[in-house]
This record gives sequence, C-alpha cells and structure tokens, in this order.
Amino acid sequence: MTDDHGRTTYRHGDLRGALIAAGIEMAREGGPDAVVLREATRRAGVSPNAAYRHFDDRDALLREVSDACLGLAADRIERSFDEHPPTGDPQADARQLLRSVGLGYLGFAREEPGLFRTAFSVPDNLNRAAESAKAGRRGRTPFQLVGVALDALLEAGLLPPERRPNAEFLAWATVHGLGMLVIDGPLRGLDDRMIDFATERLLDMVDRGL
Amino acid sequence: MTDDHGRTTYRHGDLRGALIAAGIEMAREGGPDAVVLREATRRAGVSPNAAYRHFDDRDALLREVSDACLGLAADRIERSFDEHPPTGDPQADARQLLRSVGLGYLGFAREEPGLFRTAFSVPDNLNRAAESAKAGRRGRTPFQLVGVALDALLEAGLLPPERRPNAEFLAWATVHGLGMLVIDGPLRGLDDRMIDFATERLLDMVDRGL
DNA sequence: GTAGGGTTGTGGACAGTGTACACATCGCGT
DNA sequence: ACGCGATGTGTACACTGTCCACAACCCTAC
Repeated sequence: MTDDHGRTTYRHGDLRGALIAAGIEMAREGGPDAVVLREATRRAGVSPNAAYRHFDDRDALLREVSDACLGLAADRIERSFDEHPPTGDPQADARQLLRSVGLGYLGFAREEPGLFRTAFSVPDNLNRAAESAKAGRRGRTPFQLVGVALDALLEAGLLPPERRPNAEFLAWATVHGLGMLVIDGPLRGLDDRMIDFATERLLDMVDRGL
Repeated sequence: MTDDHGRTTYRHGDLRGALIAAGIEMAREGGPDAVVLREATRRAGVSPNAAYRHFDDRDALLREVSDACLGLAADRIERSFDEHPPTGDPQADARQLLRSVGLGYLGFAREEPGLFRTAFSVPDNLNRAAESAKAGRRGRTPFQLVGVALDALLEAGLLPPERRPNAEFLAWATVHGLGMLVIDGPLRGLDDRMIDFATERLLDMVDRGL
C-alpha cells in the first residue's frame, strides 16, 4: 500500500498521484461515471476541496485518469507482444504483430471493462493521441503501437504503400468496435468461446481486407 | 409543439411520452449524462416525483431514451437504403445494401453524436437486440438491418455460407468502432473529407474481408 | 534564525441531483 | 353516487461538484 491515509503531516506528500490512483480504482469498478471527486479525496484521507489544488475540476481529474487508462491499455498490448515473440519469418511476424495489437486491445477491454470505457470516455483528438501521458511503461501509446505493427506490414511487403497512410484508423476502429460491443453493447454476455471466435474472425477480416 | 406545458388539467395526458421526448432532446445536446430526470419533469411542466409513476428510476428512463435512439438510428439507415435504391444487378445491389447500412450508421453518428452515444450507453445483450422498442418506423432494429444486408450478400453468392453465421458481429463492430472514434475518440475533429475517405476505405475493407 | 509569502489543506456554504414517504386530486367502474 | 386505483404534489434527505474565506505549513531572503 502506498497510500498514507493515516498521515500525520499536514502536507500529504503526493496528493495528486493519490487522487489519480483512487480514480483508477473507481474507474475499474464502475467506469467513468464512478470516478467521483469527493470519494477520491475521502480515499486519500483529505478534505474534498484539497483536490482543487491539483485539478481545475472533476473533469480535469477524469481526463488524467483516462490518460492513465490508455497507458494501461498500452501495457496490455505490449504484454501481448511478449506472448507472441517473433519467429524469424518477417511476413508471419509482421502479421502476428498486428494480430497481437488486436488481441491485447480486446483482452484489455474484456479484463478491465471499466478502465477501457474510461479510457475512451473523454473527448480526444489525433494531435493528442501520442502524448506521453497516454503511454505505457515502455513509452508508447496504443495509437503508436498500431502504427508500429502497420509499419512492419508495410516493410514486409504485405501492405501496399498507397494503403499505408491512415491505415491506423481502419485497424483501430475495427477492434475498438468489437471491444465496445462486447463490454456493453449487444454482444455483452456472450460466452468466452464465442468472443474468442469472433475476435479471430475479426482479425482475419482485417488481415484480408486492409 | 406537442408538449402541453401550460396544462390546465391535473392529469398530464401523456407524461410518459413527454418525459422520453424531453430525454431525447437532452441526449441530443449532451449525450447520456445530460438526460437528467428532474430537468425532464421540468420540461414536461410537472413535479420531479411524477416521473416515478412511469419509471422505476432514472436508469429506467435512460434505458427507454436509449431504445428510442436506436430506433432513430434504424430510421437513418433506412433513409440510406432509400438513397441508394437497387439497380437490378443482384450482386451489386447486395453489396450496396451492406454499404448503405454502414453509411447510414456513420451518418447517424456524425449528425447526432449525442443520440448515438446515448443509444450505446446502456448495457444490452443479444436477446434484446431485436426488441421492438429499438426498432425504427419500419419496424426493424439496426441489428436486424445488418442481418438483412448480410442475407442479401449470402443469396447473391458473395458470402460463403460458412461465413454467414454471426457475420453481424464483424460488420457491426467495424462501423461502430469508426463511429466511436470519430465522435469522441482520437479521430475527433478530422475534417469531413477525411472522415468520408476513411469511411469508404473501411467499407472497402469489410467488403473485401468479410 | 526569523519574517514574510506562496503552496497546500480545511471548514462552511450553496445549488443541483436522485429518490423515499406521506398526501392530494382526479377518472372510472360499480 | 361513491370509492378506489392511478396519477401528480410537497417535503425531506443524502450526496455531488464547486465557491469562498481561513489555517497550517515549507522555503527563501534577509
């Protein structure tokens, strides 16, 4: 436990970090709506208004929590990379790389639906998609990871150069959509085998159609 | 105006409908979080608690608003059908049918982002995806419309029978994902031309990869 | 080392929300 | 005509985000 809830000093030490951590925990259980400012301060053992020394308002806190969630998604994708190490065949490896992005992304959505929803609950845009706040431990954001995989496909000659620009949008949209439908869309409640199967087919489609 | 705000009778007449209508209007402007029960009753010219005669709680109201939004999405897709009438070539027509679903769906997301987000803000599952409450004026839900298009592809011989089962998931996930990314994901703020282009490419991908 | 001064946390207050409970008013079927 | 179930009202409470004035602290300049 890193929280000095029962602190003795007047200053907290790292209230900002504690509030974000509390926010992530709440987001994990209940999604973006569950990250409530007062509760975060309560968990940090501090009065409600203390939060305003570190965040303009609740939205600012949520934004930071959301960025952190994107970082966790990046971590999950990197883990998926590690689980499918390159074999030496450049073409097969490139395809597996993109597949791994999809698998990691969807794994994150299924394992941490609250964090997943929180990650995308805050309006964003392309300019900010590569901000370091959204990066995982290895310093890359999910958006960048998709790009890496696509670059590999390009280099392996599996993606015609004229199709490379903005291909991120297509790949990302596809897995993102499945993620959303699975966690609280109509595909919710499907058994795991079914979802695995849909995932494989979806990735096949991307592989074939990109 | 159908709202009898300045009513003279004790009974409202159609409070239930008025609350849903007010909810839709609020959702249009601010998405699911903006549909607030008290404000709905205010707009209906009624005391806050009157709502509880028609809905268990705020969530129940939101659910109904959400269903209505899905119906509006269905209407938008049907409009897209009308804009791309069949030409007589069964294969081309079938492909255009699926394309029209995608275009209508994404058109709805872009034209009515608040309603779009509201439509998918409520946990759902497959069993309920065909409920008549979610249907448009012509009685079909968005999920059913995707199915119709896929059936046409099957019949035209463009979709191998073994790939027909659950193909809804793939097609839907793809356009849904693009919709989400465009309205408040990283693709937000892209100019229309760019989005049109991405839409076309996405639909090409589905066409090729399904 | 001591007097400020900026930073961080506190306390009290207010509007707005969802919702429970008791009460009022009405329309309809007997 | 009456009474009962359905619909709308009033009051109240806990909870939220946020504003303002105040308190406690740490750091820096003399």
